[in-house]
Amino acid sequence: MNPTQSLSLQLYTNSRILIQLIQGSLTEFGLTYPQYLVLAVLWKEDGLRVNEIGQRLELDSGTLTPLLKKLEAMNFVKRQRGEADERTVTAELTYPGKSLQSKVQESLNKLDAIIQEIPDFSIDSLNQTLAGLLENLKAIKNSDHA
Amino acid sequence: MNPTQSLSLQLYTNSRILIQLIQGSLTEFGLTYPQYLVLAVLWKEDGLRVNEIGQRLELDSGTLTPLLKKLEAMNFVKRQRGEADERTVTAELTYPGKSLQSKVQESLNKLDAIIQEIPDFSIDSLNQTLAGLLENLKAIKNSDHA
DNA sequence: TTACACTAAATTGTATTCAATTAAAAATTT
DNA sequence: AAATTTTTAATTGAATACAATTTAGTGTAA
Repeated sequence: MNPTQSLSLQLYTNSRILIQLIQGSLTEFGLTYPQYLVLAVLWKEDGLRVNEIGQRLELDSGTLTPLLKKLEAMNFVKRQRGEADERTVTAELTYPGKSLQSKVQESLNKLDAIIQEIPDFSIDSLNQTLAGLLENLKAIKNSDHA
Repeated sequence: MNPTQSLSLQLYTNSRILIQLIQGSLTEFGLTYPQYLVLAVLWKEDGLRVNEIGQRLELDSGTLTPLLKKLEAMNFVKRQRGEADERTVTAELTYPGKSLQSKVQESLNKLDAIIQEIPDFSIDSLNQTLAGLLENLKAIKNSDHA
């Protein structure tokens, strides 16, 4: 079990358990975690193309297309074919989709307060480390194709 | 976007990208990442019950039962009903399953060498941080049920 | 001992992930 | 302009995750 194997298991398990905790806050809104992530991207920057959402979350159309159709069926998002470039599809928040933000945020802030109480643990420091790691992993992934 | 929201996205994304890199080493053996994880648990301690594998990976029978059946179909594992307690099922490595370890390990060590080259990054330190975080997250998850 | 609770695995149904392929539109090259 | 390449989503198929339920076996208490 080399350090990379340990790291992958730690990331995988921490990710799943934390998402389970977050899911507890999302269920009341009928959202799954990936659905929430897409909404969070749009709350920050609305009207993005499928492509652009994918870049921000490292997800492809195989995941995003059905997910966006689901969000559209739930009336949180409207999908629209690009006028200039008909290959593209943009996702725009509906009014209910926009309204959701403050409610979801309030619920997630309660969980954050609990996580912040973990002793001897700097969540900001960990976030910085992980942001740096991600850039390196993406670089390795792309260089592998050579 | 509070620190916990950032953390979940970082864990989720880093986890997926690192697993994609590892998958590149596993495909030649016909293994998926969760299948490899179960084998890795058994390489360390053979003959565990479904339950016990689940504790080590934080996975339940809904995930493990079909996965173990797949590993059995690939002849890497043999599942056996407990004699004393017929509710239990134990997973034992077959000879091909055991033989796989050194080959998979060799391939994963190559990836580890690349990851180790990332500058200004202590993978061991990160692993320790994540191990500690996981224990805290599990405690929060279990206390939530109160 | 018989009813009741508990435990372990399996099953069911929904929702991702992701590699690989397809289809259509746009950009580029010849 | 016609052919080729590239780009963008969508589709397809296999394999998880996981909550919720079911089934069967075990333990316990009246």
